[in-house]
Amino acid sequence: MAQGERRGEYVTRGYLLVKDALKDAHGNHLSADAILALLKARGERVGRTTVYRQLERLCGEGYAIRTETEGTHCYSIASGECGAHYHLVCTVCGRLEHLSCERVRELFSHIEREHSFRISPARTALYGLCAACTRQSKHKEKQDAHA
Amino acid sequence: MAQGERRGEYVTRGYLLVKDALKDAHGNHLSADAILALLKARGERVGRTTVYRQLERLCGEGYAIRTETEGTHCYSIASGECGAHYHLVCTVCGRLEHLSCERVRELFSHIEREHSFRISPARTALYGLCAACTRQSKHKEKQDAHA
DNA sequence: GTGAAAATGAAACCGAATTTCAGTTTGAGA
DNA sequence: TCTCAAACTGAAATTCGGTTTCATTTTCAC
Repeated sequence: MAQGERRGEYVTRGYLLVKDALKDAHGNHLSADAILALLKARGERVGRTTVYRQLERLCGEGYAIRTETEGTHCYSIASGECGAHYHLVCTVCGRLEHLSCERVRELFSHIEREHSFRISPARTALYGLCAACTRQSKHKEKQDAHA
Repeated sequence: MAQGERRGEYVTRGYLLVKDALKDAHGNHLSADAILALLKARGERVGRTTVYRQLERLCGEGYAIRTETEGTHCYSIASGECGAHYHLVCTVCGRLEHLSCERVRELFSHIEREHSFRISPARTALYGLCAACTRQSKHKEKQDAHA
């Protein structure tokens, strides 16, 4: 694959495999390696490279969406409703939550207008403490106070 | 260093070295390896492990702040004014910008109140297109339209 | 069919970060 | 001040997500 490449022209086994895996996940976020593992578990003969390349292609086609996560990227199908949600990642338990909130949209367009920076919601995850882990850390604080 | 470790008890050379490097950066964001390189350039004898460990320790002590960046983490001193700014990372040129905007604060506290998720501004970077790269991509669009 | 362009995948590689572990430093207590 | 266990160090090996390389296979326009 030299410089002036023109990829994504053939409909191949790898392409369909990755596309289907993503479709089957119904909007859930999967890492590239998770998809690879899933396909291998199904007995498919695919390589790591192919999965990465087809994910990249599907993102380019607008079929998939890539999200930054702690350390990795995650991919999900770009279903219509997905445009309207944001991602919360808990820094303690690592869980990824979806957030649908008009005010996030508003803030992002404010930042675009007033601060000249166009935020990409798909690539932006908000990190912090989820409800469960907040409860747990408060609980622990109390215990520590006792000790 | 077994399970029940109790780190961060000794004031050591490594500790002071990393702390000073961070202080000298005056709020600029440095990657762990940048700090390592900086110290080695100064002729200090330090290992990668120590730098990583002391950065972790300094974050725990509240002296340093860790920010997610594309692919890496960056560390900066947790000076008072730093609490009030947010991070914008351009997905094209990779540059990190600071954003001081009361409305971000408001949104984050809204999310905490109404969606039970406490966002950590220090660990959250907003990804998207900076002003310069937006201009450039528009320019390119025009060129492509011509071709 | 045929053949050039595109896709594949095993393996090697990369950079960031973590783990391991033998040796060194630290500092509380004798 | 000396002692010694706990803490720290750092070189090296390892892990992990991801990319590159390249000989081979697949695709599809002709």
